[in-house]
Amino acid sequence: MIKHALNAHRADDFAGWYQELIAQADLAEESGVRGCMVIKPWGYGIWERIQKLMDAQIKAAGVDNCYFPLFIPLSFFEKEADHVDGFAKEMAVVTHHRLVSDGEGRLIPDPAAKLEEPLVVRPTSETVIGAAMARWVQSWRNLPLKVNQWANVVRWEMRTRMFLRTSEFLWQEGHTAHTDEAGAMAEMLRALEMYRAFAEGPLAMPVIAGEKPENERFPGAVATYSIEAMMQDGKALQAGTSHYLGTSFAEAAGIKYQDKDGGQQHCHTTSWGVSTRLIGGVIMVHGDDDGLRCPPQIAPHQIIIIPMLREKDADEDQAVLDYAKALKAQLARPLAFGEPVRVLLDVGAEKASNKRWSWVKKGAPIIIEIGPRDVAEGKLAVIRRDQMYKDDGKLAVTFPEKNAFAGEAAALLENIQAALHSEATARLHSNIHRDISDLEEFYAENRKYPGWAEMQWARPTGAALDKIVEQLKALKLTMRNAPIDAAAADGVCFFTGAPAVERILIGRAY
RNA sequence: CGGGGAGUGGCGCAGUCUGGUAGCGCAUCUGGUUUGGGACCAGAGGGCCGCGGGUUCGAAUCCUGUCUCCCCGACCA
Repeated sequence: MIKHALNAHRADDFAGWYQELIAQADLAEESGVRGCMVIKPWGYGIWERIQKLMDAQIKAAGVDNCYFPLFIPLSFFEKEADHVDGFAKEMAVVTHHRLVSDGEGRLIPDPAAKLEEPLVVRPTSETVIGAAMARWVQSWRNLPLKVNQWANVVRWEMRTRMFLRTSEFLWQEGHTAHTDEAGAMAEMLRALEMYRAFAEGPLAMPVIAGEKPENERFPGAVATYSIEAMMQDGKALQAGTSHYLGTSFAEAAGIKYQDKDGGQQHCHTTSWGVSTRLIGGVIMVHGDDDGLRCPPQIAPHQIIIIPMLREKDADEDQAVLDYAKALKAQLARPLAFGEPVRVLLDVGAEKASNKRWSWVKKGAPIIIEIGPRDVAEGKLAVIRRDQMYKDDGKLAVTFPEKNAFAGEAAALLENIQAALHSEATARLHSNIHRDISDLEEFYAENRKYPGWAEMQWARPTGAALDKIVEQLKALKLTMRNAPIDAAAADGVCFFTGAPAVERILIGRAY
């Protein structure tokens, strides 16, 4: 019987496990403000890694970073009808610009300082960026125009969960304008592929890229594509989206250009984003009953060195420290994933055993402990976080030679990254079912983690689609996306019996 | 936003029904004994009992309002 670091276990209480992991791994905590969280150093460090790696890819694609205001005039939202419908219900509105005392020791918004036009806290920036694009774009020579911003956004969610759905979250939103549909679609697909590769690479999180059905589209979009990841409870998590917005936002904001023939045309625009929700995905894909297993590429520290200082013999402790420092210098030299290895020498005053378990819970990929005996033998004790236990349930500690280990550490990190990815990939594929003849029966079974169903369908619209959505809802199911690289349809629609045109993934979702 | 549950030292909880000196485990600090895999013994420190109002001689406990969190639902790029 293994004594795990977390009290809640995935198999018994997935939601409780998720929350305990976030607390124990020091990723985030409650803030006292509904739906808003404090992201702590280890959690924010993961986000910074995500930002750094993705920002480089965004720039490489010729997209420039900008910053647009947090406050958006209310009237901007009234211009695009579908967009209004999509976001009106969840917007934070600023109506005053001054506080005054009410005479009883409390502060209230000053009735005399009411804003002429309320400002909304951005839930997304299509409208304000569209207004800027309208100023910036004159001719076809200005196109394509591609900008991105890293920002926070606010959506007044009814039910929140840390990282997965918070009222305020951090994200990246790319916005582009093009002369024609082909250019915009190409950009939308480029962003989708960037997200797919990013999830599979740095996050070691396998995903399925595909198009969202009509009812799941972004408000105002012509087409919405997503990457969907499978959590360890079999639920889907939409981990990134990319939208082709047609010309409706350009029409609403007046983004026009003069074409080669001298005529005025509306631009075709796109938007695409990923958020701190990715961290929730990483937790639910890679976490285990001892905490997070952080993929090395996004781990703020990849290797932790814990010196076993016994505070009895100063010379002995100094020797251990010197040895540990030398090891740190040695480990930081090689490149893993094309970057210097990130090594932390944990010299804090905490007990060594506490340090070890704290790094286990945080999911540091490699944890090294060094004691006097290691110094004498030129060795070290290594715990590989993704494979912590031996078959007998004991910690799988290895004792390699120091110099040999230093030479192999970078490769070991890459190996851990690959192992996490392949473990998750095997789980994803073995839980997508293509032979389901009766959805109700399949999902009504008392199977805890039924996974997803991939069904052929005719892609109906309107009332026919609504009926399917209702039918699925009764089983707590949603359509996730129509995978881009699914096999071609060769049968009839599971729902309507009409000739199928594509395949669609169905599952429970966050 | 509807239904249910909860908020008490850093963490996990008991105490609330039946009002009467705020407790336990872990963690922390000190001393001692240990020392290669989540040490042991002894002692100590730490609490506007979420917040406001009320009832009472007296409130963690009863009443009331409110905030926050969790679960189910509705909603949801």
